[in-house]
Amino acid sequence: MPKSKERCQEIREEMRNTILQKSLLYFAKNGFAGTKISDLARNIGISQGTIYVYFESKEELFHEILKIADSKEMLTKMKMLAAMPVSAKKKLRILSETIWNRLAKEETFAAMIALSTQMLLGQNKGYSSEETIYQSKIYKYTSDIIKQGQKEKSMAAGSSMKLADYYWGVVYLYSLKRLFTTEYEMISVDDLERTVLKG
Amino acid sequence: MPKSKERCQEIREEMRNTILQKSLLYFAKNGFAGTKISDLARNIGISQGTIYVYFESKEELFHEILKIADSKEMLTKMKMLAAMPVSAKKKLRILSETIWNRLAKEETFAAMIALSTQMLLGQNKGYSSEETIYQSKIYKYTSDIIKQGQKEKSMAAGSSMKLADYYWGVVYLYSLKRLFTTEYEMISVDDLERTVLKG
Amino acid sequence: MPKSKERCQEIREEMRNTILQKSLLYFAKNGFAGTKISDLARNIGISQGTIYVYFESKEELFHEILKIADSKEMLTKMKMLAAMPVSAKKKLRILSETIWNRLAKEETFAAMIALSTQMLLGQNKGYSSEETIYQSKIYKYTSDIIKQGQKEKSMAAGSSMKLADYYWGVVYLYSLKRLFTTEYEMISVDDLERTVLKG
Amino acid sequence: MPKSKERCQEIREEMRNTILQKSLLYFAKNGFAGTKISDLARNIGISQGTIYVYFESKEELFHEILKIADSKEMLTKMKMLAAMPVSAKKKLRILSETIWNRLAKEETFAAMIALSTQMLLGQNKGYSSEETIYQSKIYKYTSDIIKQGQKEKSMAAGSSMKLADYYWGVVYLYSLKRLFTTEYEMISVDDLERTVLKG
DNA sequence: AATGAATGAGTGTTCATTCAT
DNA sequence: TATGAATGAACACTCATTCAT
Repeated sequence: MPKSKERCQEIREEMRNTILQKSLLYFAKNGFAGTKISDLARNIGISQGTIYVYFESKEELFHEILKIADSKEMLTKMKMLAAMPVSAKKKLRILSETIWNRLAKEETFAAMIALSTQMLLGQNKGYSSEETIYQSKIYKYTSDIIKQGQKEKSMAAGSSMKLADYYWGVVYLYSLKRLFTTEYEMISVDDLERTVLKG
Repeated sequence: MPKSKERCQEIREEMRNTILQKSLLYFAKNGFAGTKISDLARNIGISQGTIYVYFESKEELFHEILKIADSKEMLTKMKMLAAMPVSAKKKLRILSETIWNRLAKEETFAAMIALSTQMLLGQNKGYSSEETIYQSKIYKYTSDIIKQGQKEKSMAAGSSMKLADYYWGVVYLYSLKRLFTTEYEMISVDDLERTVLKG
Repeated sequence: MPKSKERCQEIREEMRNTILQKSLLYFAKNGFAGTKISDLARNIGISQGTIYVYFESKEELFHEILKIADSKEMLTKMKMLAAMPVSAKKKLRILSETIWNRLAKEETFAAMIALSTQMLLGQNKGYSSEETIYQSKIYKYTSDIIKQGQKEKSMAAGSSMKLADYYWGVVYLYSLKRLFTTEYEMISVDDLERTVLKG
Repeated sequence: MPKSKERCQEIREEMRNTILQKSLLYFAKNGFAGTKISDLARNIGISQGTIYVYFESKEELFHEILKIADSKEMLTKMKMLAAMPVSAKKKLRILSETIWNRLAKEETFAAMIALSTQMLLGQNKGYSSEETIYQSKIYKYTSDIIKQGQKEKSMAAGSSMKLADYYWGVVYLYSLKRLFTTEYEMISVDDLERTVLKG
């Protein structure tokens, strides 16, 4: 007798997510070219074949991971944050604390930041993504907050887009630290905010 | 032909340097795993075989590149700078301007920063380098300057090593920008200094 | 439930036959190497696992199919036909009409001819069959009929075995047409007989 | 110093042809699915990698082989033959003798016939060839000769296209014999002609 | 008995490296 | 010395087979 259809679906969904989560970390740490399917499978604790049950190719797997990394969730939060009726300084504090908390708790978050920033930069080439849209929209909302801050005289002068880019660059930096170094004196929220705040 | 021998040596040296320079950029942009000897050779404009005339293996070539990237020259300058009888703020300005100028002018410098920071982080794995010593010494001298600055009340409080790391992280960030994006609104010296300066 | 056991057996037998019939066609069309168990299962409308409930391996399944293809039934008919007290021309007509009728009606017959001829030839290698005995015995009886025909001056001169081989070759040819082309102007009994009949 | 450009080109051309010739035979004997690149390479006497120096993939190699098999050369000859101012019977004799001679001498010719007929039939699926054009044009010219023969009362009645198809079917049959059986009583030109000639 | 997810040996393909020229 | 064709070990991917349900 066949397994129940629902249970099957469930199992598939679970395995697919396991592969995605673990691969996200693995790709973030090793890059696309540096990731061997054999190593990845061993790392996940499954056989190579299983990966191909769920994904067409290494490239498709990577692509699906990027979709997760470039999460709409973050974008939605940013949109709401930018629209809140509070001071830019307050917004920046909320954003920075959120990031700081997630970076501290979730390695996965660090991996997402690392991967999507690398894609935005153009590292990890050869994989026609053209889809790092959310990330750059996030920059846009950050730039909006900075503009508000500049009007309120709380933030550093200069191109708000450049400053937003700078801010997220620092986030990227600490994501790398989180991923690659075992013991690390964690950046403080103050350090992060100093990138854009006026002295 | 008494002259030919020297001339020969000279030509060898030239070719070796060409390969090193071009490879530095290529590896910095594509990573170790992402760099194929065939692509690299085409990029340099020579045949694959020629690379093996000058270097034993892809790994040795990479190793030689790291030696350049982790240059003693920078270290010496830093040592001198740290020992100069001027204020920490002044030292920071000199350092930042030097970096800023080189980043603007030399793509090679950006590649050097990118590669050695990646090695320090632990990206580009699998290559028993254990030799990114100079780089971390540079961090040490930077940290010394920051300590001085903290005494002089010009620099942000907190672990001076963490701040040094932060400062160079931002330099790394802009090296990546320099390498990967064609048109980029360059970081200003002020932005760079803000990482460690008190408001 | 005294009846269920027999019924069970019956159902098993039915499924086994379904698999055999469908696989016969599939293997005949795609060859052994060209047949994937996954495709075959989808084609039959069952799961891959089910095939392994009834057959030990792809190879065993193929073997069982060959047993069907190399049917004793045809052999028995040929034996009787060869021994009948009529003219060779008449025998040839009976044989040709039988073949013609079955080819027109049963795709399965075409598949059987195709597979056993391929095995006889040596296509579909790698399968230690050594059992295409019936088929070659059929050739023998055909050759006997041709010999009789040569005595009766109704059939073409030359090696009777070669002519028998030729005759069945043409049958093979039209089996292929039957299997692979959708609309086909069917060979006539006359065409088929012309291979061995005197002008 | 580099190899001379011309010599290089020459070597490449030679190797490419060797691979094509040997692969033609190998694919004809084993089919597309039944051919492993590893076996093929061993059979040719080169490494697997070398095949990929000359061809993008197994599929492309197969495609190139089909181009050879579906040779324009044969087509041209057929066109000329069909247009000759002689009797259809004479034309058929010339054609049959040419085929008979080539089949006897060149295994390669047998392989070409075998492969292109299989492609025309639809065996060796999955390889979107859509290019067995020449072959079917050859059938057309043969059918023209048969039509002429029917007018001259030398050839069997019925659809000339069907008879042409039949004629080439027999050629295919003997190509298979040539490829797969070591000792074979070769078909005679008479046997071949009997497919279409009136008694 | 039937299923289909999981497996790993086997196959196709790539790429660092060698070597005859 | 420089070349690029040839190599084979390593990698991506497939598919016959197994097994828990």
